[in-house]
This record gives sequence, structure tokens and C-alpha cells, in this order.
Amino acid sequence: MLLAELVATSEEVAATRSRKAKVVLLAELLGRVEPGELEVVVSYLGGALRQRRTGLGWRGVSDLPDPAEAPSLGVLEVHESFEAMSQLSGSGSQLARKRAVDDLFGRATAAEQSWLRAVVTGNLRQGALDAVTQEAVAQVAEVPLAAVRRAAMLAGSTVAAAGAAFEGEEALAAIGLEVGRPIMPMLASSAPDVAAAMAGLSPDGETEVAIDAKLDGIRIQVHRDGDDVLVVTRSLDDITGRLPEVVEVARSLPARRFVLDGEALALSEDGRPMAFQDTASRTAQDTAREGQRAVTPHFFDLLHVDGRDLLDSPGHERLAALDALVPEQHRVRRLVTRDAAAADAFATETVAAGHEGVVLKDLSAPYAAGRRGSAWVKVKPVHTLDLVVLAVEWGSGRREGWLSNIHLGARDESSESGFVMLGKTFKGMTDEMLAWQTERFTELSTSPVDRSSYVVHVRPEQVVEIAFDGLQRSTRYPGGVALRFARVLRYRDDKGPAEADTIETVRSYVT
DNA sequence: TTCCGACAGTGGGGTCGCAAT
DNA sequence: ATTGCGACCCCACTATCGGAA
Repeated sequence: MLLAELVATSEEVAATRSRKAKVVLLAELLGRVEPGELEVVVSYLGGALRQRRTGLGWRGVSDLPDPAEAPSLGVLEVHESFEAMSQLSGSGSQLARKRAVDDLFGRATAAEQSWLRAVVTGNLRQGALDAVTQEAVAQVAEVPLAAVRRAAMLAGSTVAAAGAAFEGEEALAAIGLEVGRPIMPMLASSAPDVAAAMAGLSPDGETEVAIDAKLDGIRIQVHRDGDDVLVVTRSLDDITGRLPEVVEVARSLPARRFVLDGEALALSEDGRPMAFQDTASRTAQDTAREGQRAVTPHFFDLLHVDGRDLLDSPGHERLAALDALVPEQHRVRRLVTRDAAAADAFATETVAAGHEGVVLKDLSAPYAAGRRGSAWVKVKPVHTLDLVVLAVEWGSGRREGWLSNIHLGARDESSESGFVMLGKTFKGMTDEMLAWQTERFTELSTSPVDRSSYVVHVRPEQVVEIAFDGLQRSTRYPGGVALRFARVLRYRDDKGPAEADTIETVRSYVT
């Protein structure tokens, strides 16, 4: 199959908003794949290369040769080209990579170049990724969509499930949980507070709900098969070598084969959790450094133990098995209750102990791999500040033409401008707000609003109420701190910049 | 007919290792 | 030794489609 055929389909998919029409287009292309191309094509349709890392990013594809007049590239050729790039390392590899890019992109048409660039940078915006591709696979292979989804979650990717889908429903159904093969982790939706979460999970007030402490670390899935241990992250990246303490704990547990779900966290000497940045630093290092705190596992679910699959078992059964396997010190703190007040008190204690929040769980629900269902609901405390907009950036994609991402500052008398920047945010804005702020910041602009620069500076006059999860150390911003997960709640026209919060107030939020 | 679950898109902060300078 | 880049960790929120109620 020619890359041009795939790119043409991608363009058609992007051109329609109907998801059903996208599925039809993708299915039509999938129906034309040759044997041996299936995995590459499925991956490309979903907007991803088959290589996990190529060493190429936005910079690596920012300076391209002139495009070819006519299409000639085959999808397998493209795959092999990226495969060769992914193998490059060591001195001179950047030059070799640059040559490979020039060669590949020089043989691509203009349309193919922009598609390749989008896929390399992970920015293929065609309104269809994994889920829509799965629908197309199900349609062409004439198997139930639910079976494709389940296989994809258990095999860890849609590509892995696609081959089985074309072999038929039986091959698809044969894909189960295998110890040693990562599955997509179950995710949580969110609620504004514990009461709302309880109301959703126990509407009658009679149903018991599990409440777990939500630890602010790295999600881990731990497989053990005899002496072999595998530790993977949320995106199924293998980090076994970086977490020897976790491997040790896994080997110490009284079972031979199991799959655990949990969170890895660095604790300080007093047992309180360290800042997320410290856990992240430790888990990102290839080898431990001298004098560094260990990262310890805290498990909250058990998916398999010694031949017993628990994925489809209700939560209370999985938790019972978890409690039997894992000692308390390596389990997440948990309360089971039907009492909303008790749940709320547990959440308050948990946050006071330095944790991120809580996750409330439906005890009758199975482990829904890869889904962000309503069975798990997270609740985190939210802080707010009134900050001043210092600049705005032009948006992209559906925000093209709108001033979107705003720069946030707190009052700071010691600084020359009177404000110190704490971060940016594009979150929480409705289309109506985007339209309003585009006009408002055009009025306030002190630099050209003509797109010659993507940042537009404004007079520091507009106050905005910002929600955020906490502070983090920053080397990027002059105040030494940055907001974590900042989002807009509303613009405040009842407050002037002189009434905005100060950097001292900001610093009073303990991280 | 209305409601709501699931997706995709739009980007934020940080950390590390590596290659080039 | 520094710097820029790529890859990964954490992620919130809105708009939209299409099936469920």
C-alpha cells in the first residue's frame, strides 16, 4: 500500500465531523491492506508510528527538503525508514538521522510530508485515534467492537488486537490477561467533592463504597512470574530497572504469579510523602544515586494471583485477595463505608497526611482495563487565586484565530513590573470566553496583535480567578514556583489588578 | 426528545539522558 | 560544562457525536 492512499484517507477523515463516516473511511482503507502491512497501517491510522522512540520531534522535522512531485513511498518503506532512525545512537547519530529524514521526506509529496510531520510529533488531528480505529477494525474483520476493545486493552494496544481480529472472533476472545504482558490500566473519572462522588456511587446511601488514599506518585503495574518481575508505567513503559525496591517487594510476596496495580512513591524519613517532583526524579533515573530515598510501592488492586484471574471479579473480591497477598505497609490506605460523613472525614485526614486526595470505588465493579469509567471517582482539593493576565498566546487547531493560552502573574512589589509570572493556562475556557478574551486582550495589548509573534503582551489589568492543585518548584519562573494544573474559573471584572493575590499569598500554599 | 458516556483536542508543569556545542 | 531536544511522568477541561433513556 502506498503512503499516499493512507494520507488521502486521513485527509478525508479529518474533513468530516461524523464519527460514523470516519469509521467507514478507515474501514475502506483497512479493507485494502496487504498481508504484512496490517500492523503498520492500523498504527498509522491511529496517528502513531510503530516505533516508541525515533529521536525525532518537532525540531527534527522542522527543516525539510522540497517535496516530491508524485507519490512513490510505500507504507512498509516508511516503517523501515523510521525503524532505521530509531536504531541510531552515539556520536554522529544526529547527522545520520538528519540524512535519513532528508531522504524520506525528500521522497514524500507535500501532503505526505505534512502527514509524516504530524505523526512524528504526535499531532495528527483528524478527529480519530485509537477508539475510532478500533471501530473500523471491528467493522472490516466482522467481529464485535466490544471484543476488539477488550483484546486491545488486555494486549496493551490496538495493533496487537488487530491481527487477532482478522483471524476471527475466537482468536480475539483467546486474548486474555497474561502475567508478564502489560494491560491498559483502569482510570478514574473525577468529582468536585466527596459528597458528590458518594451520591454517584451509593445513591441509596445503603451501598458500601471503598475510599482509597490517592497518592501523588507514579502509577505502576507489577507482574511477577516466579523470579521474573516486570514493572510498567501508566503508558506501559518498562521501568523495572529503575525501581529495584519495587522488584524486591514483589519478590517478597507470598505468591508465585500475580499482577498488581498501584502507585510508587518516595517517602521522607518521617513517612510523609515527598513532593511529586522528587518521586518523578527518582523514577526517571536509570540508576539510583547516592543517598537517595527509595521509592516504595503502594498497591490498590490485584488482577491475577496464582492462576486466578480477577479482572472480572467485583471490587470487593479483588480487595480481599489483595489484602491476603500484600502486607498493609505496601497497600494504599482504604476505608469501606456507606456513610458520606465518614468518607469525607477520611478524605480530610488523607489530605492532611500529605496525599493528593482520594479515589472512591464501586465495590461491585470489575476492573475495566483502559477505561475511564464511573466505577472509580477521584476527588482532590482545589485551591484558587486571583491573578493578573500578563500576556496571551495565539491558539492552534480549533482555537486558530483566538487568543488562547494566558500568562498568569501574582502581585510582587519587589519586581520592576509589579508582577511575577507563575505559569500559563489554556484550560477551562469555553468558546464564549475565548471570543471575549480575544477582544479584551486585543484592547489591552502592548505588542503587535498581527500574528508576527505568537505571544501578545498586555497591560496587566485583567484579573482572572484560577483554580490549581498545588505549587511546584520551578527553575523556569522567576518566583521559583509554578502552579500545578492551573485552569480558569472565571474572569473577575469586580476586581482590579491592585486587588489580585500577592506572591506572598501564593507561597503560603504548602505543596 | 433529551441525556450522558466516551473521545479527541488543546495545551500546562516537571524530570531525565543524550548529542552537539 | 552548557544547552536544546526528545521522551516520559503528572494532568484539567470543553465540544461533539451518537447511543441510551
